[in-house]
Amino acid sequence: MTVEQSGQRRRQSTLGDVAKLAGVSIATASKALNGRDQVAPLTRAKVREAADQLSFSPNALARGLLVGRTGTIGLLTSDLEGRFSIPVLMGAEDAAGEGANSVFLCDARGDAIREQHHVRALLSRRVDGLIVVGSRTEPRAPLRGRLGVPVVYAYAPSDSAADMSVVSDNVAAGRMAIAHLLSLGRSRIAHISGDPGYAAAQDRATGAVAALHEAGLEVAGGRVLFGSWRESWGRSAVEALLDREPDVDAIFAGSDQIARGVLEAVRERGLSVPDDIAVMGFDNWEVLASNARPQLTSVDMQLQTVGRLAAERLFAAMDGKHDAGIQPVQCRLVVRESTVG
Amino acid sequence: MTVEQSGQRRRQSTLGDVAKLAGVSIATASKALNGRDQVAPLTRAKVREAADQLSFSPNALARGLLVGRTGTIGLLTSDLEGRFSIPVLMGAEDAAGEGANSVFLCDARGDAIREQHHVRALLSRRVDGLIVVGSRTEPRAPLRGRLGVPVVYAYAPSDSAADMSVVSDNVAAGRMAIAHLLSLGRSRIAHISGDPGYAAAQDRATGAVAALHEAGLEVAGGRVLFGSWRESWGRSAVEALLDREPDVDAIFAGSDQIARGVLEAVRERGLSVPDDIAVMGFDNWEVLASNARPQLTSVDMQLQTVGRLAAERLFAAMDGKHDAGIQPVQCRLVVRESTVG
DNA sequence: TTGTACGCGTTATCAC
DNA sequence: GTGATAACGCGTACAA
Repeated sequence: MTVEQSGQRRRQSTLGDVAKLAGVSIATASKALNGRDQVAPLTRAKVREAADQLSFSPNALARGLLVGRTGTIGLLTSDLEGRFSIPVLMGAEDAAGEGANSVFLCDARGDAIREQHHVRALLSRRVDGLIVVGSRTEPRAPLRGRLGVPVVYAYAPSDSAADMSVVSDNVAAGRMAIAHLLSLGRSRIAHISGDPGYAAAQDRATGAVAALHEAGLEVAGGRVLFGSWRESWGRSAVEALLDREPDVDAIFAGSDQIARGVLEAVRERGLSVPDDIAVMGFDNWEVLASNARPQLTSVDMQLQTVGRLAAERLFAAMDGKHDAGIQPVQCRLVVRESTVG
Repeated sequence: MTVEQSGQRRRQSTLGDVAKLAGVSIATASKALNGRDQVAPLTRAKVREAADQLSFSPNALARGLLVGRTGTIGLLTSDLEGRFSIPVLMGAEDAAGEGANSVFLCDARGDAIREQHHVRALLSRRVDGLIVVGSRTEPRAPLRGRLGVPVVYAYAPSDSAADMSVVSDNVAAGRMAIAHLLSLGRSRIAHISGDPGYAAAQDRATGAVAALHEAGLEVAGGRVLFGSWRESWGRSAVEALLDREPDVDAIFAGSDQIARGVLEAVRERGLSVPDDIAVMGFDNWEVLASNARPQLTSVDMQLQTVGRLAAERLFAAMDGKHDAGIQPVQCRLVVRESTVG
């Protein structure tokens, strides 16, 4: 069924239409709707009524062209599954929501060509600023070229000290995880993490090892066990670990996926979690953590906060307060059954 | 360190700047850059050079104001974790990428107020069209008010027959799953699904039961086992099922999460997957399906295709070809180890 | 208190 | 082949 668009395509009503209907000039209509105080209460009321009778919505293009601000910021992500981007987007929208700003997300899928394309598209639409979200936490090269608008890097920092970045503090998070396990009286603590080529894996390990050293302890098993981010690595790592070090009483996994593998292998060995071995993960990915048996204690990267702070810094920069440097965000411990019985 | 924005804030260069640098008029510069053929090759070259020397990017606001099209479509989602939205966004970007169109995503988080807010924001920025992505597959009420631009509903259809919708065909997917299991010689097939209040659960079950009937079979266990979408439901459902019907040789789970629970319970009972019982899931959620042991056969909802088709219909509608009705998208079977040893 | 006139940056239509 | 000029819809000095 092909239908001609009749009313649909009808031209949006303009300020001119409103003015005509209200019987005033365009200028007066503008003042009335924008809350300028040089307009009589009665006129204002008439204009307002005319406006919503026509369901008038001001043309942001025209306004942007005139005042040089569009009230729009772009969020450029590289995420393939939205696990990072959506929380960051939500945080940014929270920060923007107060005012008349909107946040629009584009996905570059980790492809430099696509990224350039989207940057151009966003800039030509005159966004007031850009938030760039990485897919990994490694520092990244800043956007190339004279952009003309401020940029904040989120999740993954820019490798230029002149840029603004907001990132989760993975080192502190590693410390926090160990501190939690120590506070439960555990002392033979292993750390099974993911691909050692990831800064996230290295950072969390650095924090964990430091916290252990400060408590006068070594990592159980003699070293951090790096591997991959998959569940299967969690399983095989635990098996090898417990063969060599059967008295381990806690395992800090570098991700919830790994932790799921760890839980399974520990259970299959006939050991109890958390009684024999406390297990914790990282990411606080609900679908993995709260469906685990037992439910998984994890570390939340507070990505919504990352997004909110990134947007706030961006707005500040748009007002001329460019404040360079990397801003760390504290992660949050989410305690569930796998560490406290 | 607070730095004054010096060069950053510098005004974007305009067509006027380019024209001046190239020593031609604004009109000529415009024609040269837009590939009009009423311009001498030499002049065109000069203008082009001037343009990228100034890294000129045409102001889409001004163009949009004039020609009444912004080359921008809005993707309004309600997703809290991006699992649906990001694939749909990617598909829509694929469709848009050919031309000069861009897709921007906003997240309403399933909140009607936020949705209205975002619709207004998008319309005031004069998007050429809207794609609305639901968080559940139930038909939803269409966007209210005279929008003035075409809308396509994706994943969840509009409940108005006059609207355009693109959705995954869950009924056919249910049939497809059963057909797969039948083709492997299984005949005592159970279906464990999620919350019966979800259309997705009902639709998949409808397809599954129909396919079984056509093969002269009944659902093992006598009825579809509805519960929740959690892993724990998969586990407990299997335990109850196998107590009553120990000869079940295949289980079709309504989601990958449920399937994970099923796999675990089956294994703990000492049965082998797929030798004793073939298991399959739904969603093809990589992190769950390919990390499972054994890797999980699943059904992919082809969300990227849904996004692409939605965008294509939207572009057609923008050209005046409004084609109402619900367009189903075939799901795809992804075979892994849990059904074929 | 209200209205007139200009300009934001672009494209399209006409003269030249 | 090239260049003035008129729109698009809005906000704001400035004049009335």
